[in-house]
Amino acid sequence: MQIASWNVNSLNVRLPHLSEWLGQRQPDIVGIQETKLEDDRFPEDALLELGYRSVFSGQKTYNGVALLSRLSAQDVQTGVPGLDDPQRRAIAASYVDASGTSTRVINLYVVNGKAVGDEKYDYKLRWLEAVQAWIADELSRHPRLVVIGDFNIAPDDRDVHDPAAWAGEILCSEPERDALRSILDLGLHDSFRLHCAEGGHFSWWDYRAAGFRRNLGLRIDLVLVSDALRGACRAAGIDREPRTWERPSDHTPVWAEFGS
DNA sequence: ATGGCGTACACCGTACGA
Repeated sequence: MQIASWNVNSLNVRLPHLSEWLGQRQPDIVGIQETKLEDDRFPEDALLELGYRSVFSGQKTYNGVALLSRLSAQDVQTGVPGLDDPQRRAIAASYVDASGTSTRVINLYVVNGKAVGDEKYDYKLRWLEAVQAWIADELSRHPRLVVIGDFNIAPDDRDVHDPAAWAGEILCSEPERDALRSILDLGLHDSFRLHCAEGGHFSWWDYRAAGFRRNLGLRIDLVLVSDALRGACRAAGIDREPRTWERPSDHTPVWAEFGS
């Protein structure tokens, strides 16, 4: 089983890329972020033709998340419980395989935060606190939990092309990293780091200043797995190829593979 | 160099992203 995450930066623009990549990678479950589509415009039929069912929570222009899967989604939750938030940034669902094993997946589009000290930064930290409480609750009910998404936090300096330049900046500041660490401390593991310890592997590059060509990137898109799934995680990776395609998203897909 | 590029909505510019 493969579970993946991709910030597509407009599903309307990126549907051809998503279709191409789904055919190549053939993931079982995919969380996508920044769909930027109201629900009545979600391309449900086009994805069904590719073999994927969808659940989604979107809005015009900004944000928007969805889960695509070969199996049907159960117990779908949209939004962060207890958080009164018009921004569509969270969706969760359960998937039960042929043997009756259930896996819970939470897909997040974490707040960017704009700049340390900005009011959006405060919203980011408050949002992460609510998400942490939600994940704790989900973990207590679903030991097989995977939390995926655009976290908008580089976990440590290995995940930053120029740690000195980014030190203390948005996406790298200590309060953000502390918030991510608190979530991991609930009993989750960064699947990429279960298989690769070296730095220099990124999932996002700025459109500006030839960021991709110069590999000026960050690793901010993550697949987190619970203790119960850690031993089953056979591989994890980042698909750089879609970033080379014409008119790409600024993020690439990330994925983790699980054995039975 | 508070730029640069891309998307959306709408207006011929502004908001936002990371």
